[in-house]
Amino acid sequence: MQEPSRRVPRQARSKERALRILDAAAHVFAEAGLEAATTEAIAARAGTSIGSVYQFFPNKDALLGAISARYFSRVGAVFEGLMARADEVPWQQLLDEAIDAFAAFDRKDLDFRAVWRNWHRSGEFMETGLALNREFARRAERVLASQSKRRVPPKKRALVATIAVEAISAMLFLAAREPERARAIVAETKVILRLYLGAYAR
Amino acid sequence: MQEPSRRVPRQARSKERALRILDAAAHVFAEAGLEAATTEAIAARAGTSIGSVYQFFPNKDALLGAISARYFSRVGAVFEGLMARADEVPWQQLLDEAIDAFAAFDRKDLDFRAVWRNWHRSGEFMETGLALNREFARRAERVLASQSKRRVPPKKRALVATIAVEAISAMLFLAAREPERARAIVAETKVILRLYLGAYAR
DNA sequence: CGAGAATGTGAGGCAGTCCTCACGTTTGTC
DNA sequence: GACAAACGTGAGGACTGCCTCACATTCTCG
Repeated sequence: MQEPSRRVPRQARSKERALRILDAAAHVFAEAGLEAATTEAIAARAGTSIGSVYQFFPNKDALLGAISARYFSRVGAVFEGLMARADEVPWQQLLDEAIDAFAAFDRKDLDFRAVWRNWHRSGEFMETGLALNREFARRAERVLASQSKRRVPPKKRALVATIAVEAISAMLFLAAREPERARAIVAETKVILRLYLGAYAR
Repeated sequence: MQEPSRRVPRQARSKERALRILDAAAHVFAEAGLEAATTEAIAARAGTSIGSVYQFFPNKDALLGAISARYFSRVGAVFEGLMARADEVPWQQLLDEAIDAFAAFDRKDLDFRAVWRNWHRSGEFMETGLALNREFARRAERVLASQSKRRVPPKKRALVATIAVEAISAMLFLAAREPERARAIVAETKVILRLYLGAYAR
């Protein structure tokens, strides 16, 4: 899995091209899936040649790797923004805001589909995705701990946080699959999670 | 997608072989994913030759198709069994039994992983999977309607049933991914769904 | 403006997979 | 036991897709 080193773009034109390739790759991966997507199709969509693709990315996996890194860092930023106010805001509101934020993000972000369609592919890549969800769960757990009046054993708390994160994840995925009902699904996601977390956080 | 006709096995030996091939395919698909799985690997695992594989199945997709058909019919049977008592049993108990039944089923069934790892692949195949979940939702909706004392508009009822089915699905998937916590996850799945459905069914 | 560095190109080598088919083996029947 | 039908086999044809590399183009800077 170690990547042969590639040229790092110096001129602006080059950087732009690398970005166009990444965007094209996200498009094609999202539409076709990792294996069905061909590097030629990616190059064509980016309006360039395969040669250029391989100037910046050592192989096909690296493309998905770069896309997922970009997606994860964006998602992470959104999460950071929410967590900054974790101590001032009641958890119910924080939950609502988190769900809305991620829903809006996923609706707009092209990388999202590319990642979620392929994240169970290569082992290393999947690990990254799972690690992100675990990180989310850890943060959520902390909020839960600080805002719940009832004593919940740590192991249980970790489990509850994991369930919550995975449930949100699954619901947002469902919303992406059913655009007509997306709004209603997001609303119900808030309902189900308030009820669930309410049982532990109250 | 129309399949060239293949020989239908007449001798017992032949039927057995076809089954062995199907089991081997489930194994390999589950481990490697549809594209990464090679027909040669499937033949090898079945202890036979590629030629034999193509005697019974016109192509690779047909293998996954046959596996998914088998899985869906098995799952459907489990669901039928539960639904037979839908009018005599309170929904809470029915829910618990359903979750337990599917959890046990998925833990044991080899086809399960093959299907759930690949079900978003080909369009036609994915449609089958989604249709099954929709069917589940429709049944669940009926139970909800007959056992809830509160009036819930039909559209909302359909949404709630969908959310419930998808949530269970996602949680069982999570349980499959984290075997050490599987038992606890299943227990929490019951909790979260009782709370959610309780808000509409009471 | 000109030399050299950086960048862009795409035909084709190479590796790998799907599936066929001509031939060998086993089973059933009289 | 002998013949036909069913079945099993695996080398190889046909194809596809990843990635390289020798050459063309554009940019930078004195």
